This record gives sequence, structure tokens and C-alpha cells, in this order.
Amino acid sequence: MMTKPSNSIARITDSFSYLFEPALLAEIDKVGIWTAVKAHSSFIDVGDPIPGMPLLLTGSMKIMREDLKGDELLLYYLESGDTCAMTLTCCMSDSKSQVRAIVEEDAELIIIPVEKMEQWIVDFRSWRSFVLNSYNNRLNELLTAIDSLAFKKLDERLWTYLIDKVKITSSTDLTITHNEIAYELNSSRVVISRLLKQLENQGKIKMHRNSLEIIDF
Amino acid sequence: MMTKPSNSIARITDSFSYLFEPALLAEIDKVGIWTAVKAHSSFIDVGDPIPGMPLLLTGSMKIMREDLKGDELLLYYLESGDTCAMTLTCCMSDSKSQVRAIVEEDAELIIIPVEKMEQWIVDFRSWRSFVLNSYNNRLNELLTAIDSLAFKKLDERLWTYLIDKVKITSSTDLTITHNEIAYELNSSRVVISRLLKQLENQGKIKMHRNSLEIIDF
DNA sequence: CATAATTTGTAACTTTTATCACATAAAACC
DNA sequence: GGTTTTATGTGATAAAAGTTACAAATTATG
Repeated sequence: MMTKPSNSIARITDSFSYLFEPALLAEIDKVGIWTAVKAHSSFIDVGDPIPGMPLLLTGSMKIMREDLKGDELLLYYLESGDTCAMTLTCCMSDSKSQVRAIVEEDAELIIIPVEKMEQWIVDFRSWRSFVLNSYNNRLNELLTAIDSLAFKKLDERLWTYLIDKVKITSSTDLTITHNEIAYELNSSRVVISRLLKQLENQGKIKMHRNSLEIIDF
Repeated sequence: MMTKPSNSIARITDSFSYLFEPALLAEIDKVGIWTAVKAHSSFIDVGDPIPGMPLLLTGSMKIMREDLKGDELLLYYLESGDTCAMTLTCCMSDSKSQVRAIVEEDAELIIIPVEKMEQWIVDFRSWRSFVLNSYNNRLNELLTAIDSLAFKKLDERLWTYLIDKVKITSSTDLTITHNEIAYELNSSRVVISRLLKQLENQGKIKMHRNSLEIIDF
């Protein structure tokens, strides 16, 4: 939870690149609940009820999938201007979250109550296409995840994982351990260490303790 | 293409379990294009433009993902009462199909033109929840596919694949070759033959030439 | 009926990934 | 400063899956 900033509407238009029409912006401003979440904290866990539709203003979140044994897999990231469309039908059908959302970089977001977000689909064209686009993006991201798992070997998955991290953090210095990488790719530390060594030998990265430097991408 | 049957509205309510309100049924009946597609033919290929939103009345389709090398993977099935929500945003953004749809059992379907399906989201509550539910189903199916690929070994994937086939075809006798299975799981024939032999030794299936009998599920 | 094509079986081998065990080095902590 | 924790390196081994090659059985086809 956080107090709504005075320039709230400007903040929304900024993050959502002037996507929403003025009347909708006023509505979002009226009913949206401003929330700040610190990095590394879990925003939604598997099985949690969904409080509403989150509009991400700043920061980033990673969406993870978990199986019964507790193994995990990174699915995709949410960034400024994104929402998690999955929440929409979760809310509508009162079902629980199928995924875990962990804040990667300090995030500010607006939570839209369930009742509103369905009504806005009828009332606002911009909201309608925002929601449908969001669904489409999520579907495409899951398809990309499937491509990686089905068609790529681990070395290639690791490389695209690192490049995605660079894009998300806007930095070529990644503060991360081999163990954490293994966790997000659902692999094991020893394997990741070996593959990272390969990448270093290829001149694509430099390894340091607790961090990696991505060079050639 | 096929001629619309005389009892068209009854056919729709039947397949879509009385989901749509009368006014919407009348609309579907007015603008929908009735189409029949024979088994084993490709309905949509990767890269195809999407003609409209297909409402599946009878039969079934399998949705496949393909990579650059031509390797394939079965994602999920569509059955009576289903639609492919992915088509919606594909149509709206004029993008191409990301997947391939192959008719598994002779299918009859109604194709809804692009313009209509967005308008109906505004006009009909039942259409709105049908579309959003469809998105949700597809997302969940992709998550299930990811679970299989990330967390399960091939023997387990094979077994759930066979059980899904039993459900779709409503028969425990599957007319299929080892080669075809390998193709849909993106594996190789020799590996599948080995694993099938294992399943036979466990008493879960019986193998015949060109077919399998699924016993214990 | 003879031949070709398809389907399945099987052995040998390789590659990829995972696992185990232990060593070393850096950082954190009292 | 000495001890503990954490991160990484490395060799040995195993398991899972893919590949190659070829044989045998069945079906299709001219």
C-alpha cells in the first residue's frame, strides 16, 4: 500500500504510453489502489486468491511456475506498462492463482478491483484492447517458454535467459549466483556452472563471485 | 464450406451447452460461416492469416507448435464447444497464426468474422465471458504443457499423452504408430518404442501393429 | 506372387543432463 | 582473527534421451 501521488494521472499515462482515454484514466485514478512492493518479496503465490488486476507502473516482476515437488521455472517478466491478464479470469471465476509473482525490482502498481475491470471492457475501447493485447502477450510468452523447453538445449536456454535478464535490468552486470540461475531454469547448480564456464570460454561472459558480466549479445 | 443446416440454432445451443443468449444465437446464425473439415487435413498453418474465430461444433482439432527446424510438438486439443481464443487477437492485430491446427476427427465449425467478434464483446455478456473463459482455458492448457516439458520425464509425458488421446477419441483403442507419437511429443521413434514396451511390461497397454490398447488408466 | 514400403524390435553407442563427493576461495560473522 | 557460511570448481559416475544401423514382420502395390 502507498499514498497516491499528486501527479497520479500523469504517472499512469507515462507508464502506459498514452494508451488510455481521459475518461478511463479518471476512472483508474478514482478506484485504483496504489501499491508499492519491495524487490524480492512475493506479490502473489500459487493458490492465492487474486485481489484484482495489477497495472505495473515501475519496477518488474517475474512470473514463476511451480510443481508439486517444489521445483520451479521462470515463465516471463512483467514490466512497466504490463498487466497480468491471467488475473482477469481468475478473478471472474474466483479461482486461485496458477503462478507465483515475485518482485524483481522495487515495483509500484495500481490494483483494479474485479467489478470494474469487466465493466470497463464494455465501456472503454482502449481498455478492451489493452486487456485482449495483454492476453495475447501472455499467450505468446508461454509459447516462447514452450519453444525453449521443447526445442532448445540447456546451453541455449541459459544464454537467452541471461540476455533476457540484461534487457529487464538494463544492465550487462547481473548480480546473480549459479544456484539462483539453476533454480529459475529448473536445473542444477553444477550443470549451470559448467555451461557458464563454456560461455566464458566462448568470450560471451565474464564470471565473478555473485555476478556475471554479459559481453557479446 | 458447407450449407447451413435447417436446425442451425439448435445445433449451436447443443454444442455450446446453452451458453449463448437468444439474441446472440440469432447473430451467430446470421453472420457465421458454416464449414466442414475432413480429418487429417490442416485447418490453419503457422504463418497463415486467420479468417475469423472458429466455433467448433463437432469433431476435434489438435493444436501444434513448430520450430524453425520443422520439429513439432502437440500443445492441446479443441473439442465441441471450444474456440481458439488466440485467433481473436491475431485477427484484431492482423497478425499471423503462431500455431498449426490439424483436424483430428471430421469437424464442423462456424467461423465468426473479425468485426463481429469484437463488437459482441460489448453487446453480449455471454459472449464476453465465453471469450475470456476461452483465453483462460488456453492459458491453462499451455501451463500444463509447460509443466510436462519442464517437470516430467518422457515416460510420464507419453503416458498422459496416451490418456489424453483416449479421452479425445472416446476409445481405448488408439490407431496410431510409434512414429506418429514420437512426432507429436518431439521425440524419436526408437525412444518411444522402448517406452511403450515398458508400459506394456507394466500391463498398462497392449501393443499391436498400427494401434495401441490402453488398459489401465 | 514378387517386390517395395511401412512398422516394429533391438543392440551399440553418443550426447545431454543430473547427481554425488569433495576441494578451494571469498565473504560474513562473532 | 578464527570460524562459519556461501559460492564456485572439478572429477567421477549415472540416468535419460537421442542416434545409427540393421533385422524381422507385416502390409501395400504393381
